Amino acid sequence: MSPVKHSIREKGDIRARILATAWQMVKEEGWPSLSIRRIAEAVDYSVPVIYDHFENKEAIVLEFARQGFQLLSKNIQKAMEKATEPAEQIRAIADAYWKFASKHKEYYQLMFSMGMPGCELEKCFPERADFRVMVMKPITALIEKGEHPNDNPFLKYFTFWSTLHGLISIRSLNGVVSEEVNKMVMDDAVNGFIKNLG
Amino acid sequence: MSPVKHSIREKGDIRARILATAWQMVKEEGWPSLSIRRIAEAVDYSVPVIYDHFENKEAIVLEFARQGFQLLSKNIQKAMEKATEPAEQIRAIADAYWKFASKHKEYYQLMFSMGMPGCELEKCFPERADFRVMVMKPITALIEKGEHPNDNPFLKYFTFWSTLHGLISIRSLNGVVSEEVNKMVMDDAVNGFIKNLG
DNA sequence: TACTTTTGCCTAACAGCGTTAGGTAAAGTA
DNA sequence: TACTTTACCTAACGCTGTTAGGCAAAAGTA
Repeated sequence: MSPVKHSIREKGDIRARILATAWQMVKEEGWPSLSIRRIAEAVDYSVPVIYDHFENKEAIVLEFARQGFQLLSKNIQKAMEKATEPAEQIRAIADAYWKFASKHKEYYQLMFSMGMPGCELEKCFPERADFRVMVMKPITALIEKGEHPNDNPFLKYFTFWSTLHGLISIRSLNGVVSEEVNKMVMDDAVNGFIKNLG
Repeated sequence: MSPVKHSIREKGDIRARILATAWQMVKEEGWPSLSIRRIAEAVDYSVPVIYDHFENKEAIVLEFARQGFQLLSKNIQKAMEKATEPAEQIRAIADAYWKFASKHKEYYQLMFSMGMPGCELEKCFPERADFRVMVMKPITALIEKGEHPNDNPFLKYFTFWSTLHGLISIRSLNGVVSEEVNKMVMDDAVNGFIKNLG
C-alpha cells in the first residue's frame, strides 16, 4: 500500500484524536471491542503511531479512568453545594453518584468494575482521595451531632460507598428490575444509613 | 509430530479432566490466563478435542459459574440452619456470604463481577433464585414482627444483597484496608440493616 | 473375511489481538 | 551539500478463540 497523503488529516493533536476516537468506540460498542488496531484504522494511521503517543493500551484506558474520576469529583462537589444540612448533603451525594453511574456507564465500569491492575490505591488516582475527603465531611458532621460521636468516620464512609456501589453493580446484574425500584432501594438504604449515623 | 500414544492417558472422562485442569489454572493464575490452548496442552490433547466436549470457552466458564452458585446456596443454607432467630439468621447469612467471597474469590469474581454476557437473569442460573428465596425468608419474618410491616421484602432483600456485594467489591478496590476493618464495616452495615427492619 | 461407517484425534489454518523491530522518505539543520 | 531528526510505514512475533479437513484405527455390517 502506498503511504497515505496526510494533507487530508487534521493536523490537530493526534493524541487527542486517538482519545476521542477510542472514546467513541467505547460508547458505541463497549470496552471489550476497543482495540489498538481499530483505533489506528479509525484515525487513519498505522498501528505503531498509536505507540508514539501512548506507552500501551492500558495507558489509554488509564487516561479515561482519570477523566472519570475527575468528572465524578466535580459532580459530587456540585451536588454537595446545593445543600447545607449534612444529612441533605449525603442524600445529594448519593443522588449524584447514582446519576453519574447511570449517565456514564462506561466511566463507572472502568473505574470500579474492570479491575484496573496495579491501580487499586489512591496513589494511582489522586482524585479518589478527593472523593473520599468530600464524602467524609458531612458524615463526620453528622456523627459529631449524633448519638454515637465515637463512631469511626472512615468506617462509615466505607459503608456508605459500599452501599452505593453495591446497589449500582447489582442493578446491572438484575436486568429485570425497573429503574424506579432500584432508585427506591437506594433511597431506602441511604435513609437507613443516615438514621444510623444520627 | 507423531500421534500421541494415549495409553498413558487416564481413560477417565476427558470432560472432567478438562474442567479440573481449567479450574487449577484459574486458581493458580486467575481468570485472564485461562485459555483453550493451555487447557489442551495440560490435558495432553489437541485443541479441537476441547471443542468436542464444550461448545466454546464460555461454556466452560459457565459450568464453573453454576458450580459457584450451587456452593454459595449450600453454604447459605447451612449458615441459616445454625440460627433460629430471623435477625441471627440474617447475620449468619451475611457471614457465610462474606466467607464465601473470601474463600472462593475465583467463583465470586466469575459470578458477580465478570459480567457474564446474556446471563444476568435467574433463568440462566436457577440457583440464584434459591439464594433469593432463602435470604428473603428471615427478612420477611423480621418485617412482619417489626414496626414497618408494610415494607417490601423484595426491596429489602435487594438492599441487603447490594450492601454485601458492595462491601466485598469495594474491599478488592482498597487493597490497603485490613481484613479486620472490612469485617467491622460489614458487621456495622448488617446491624444497621437489621435495626432498620425491626 | 471384506467393506463401510463411525470414532478419535490430528495438523493447519483464519481472523483477531497487543506489541515491536527495522526501514523509507521527507524535513530541518550545519 | 551532508547529516540528523521526524514522521510514518510494513511486516513480523507470539498470543488468543474457533474451525475446516484429513488420517488411521476401531466398530459395525454384508
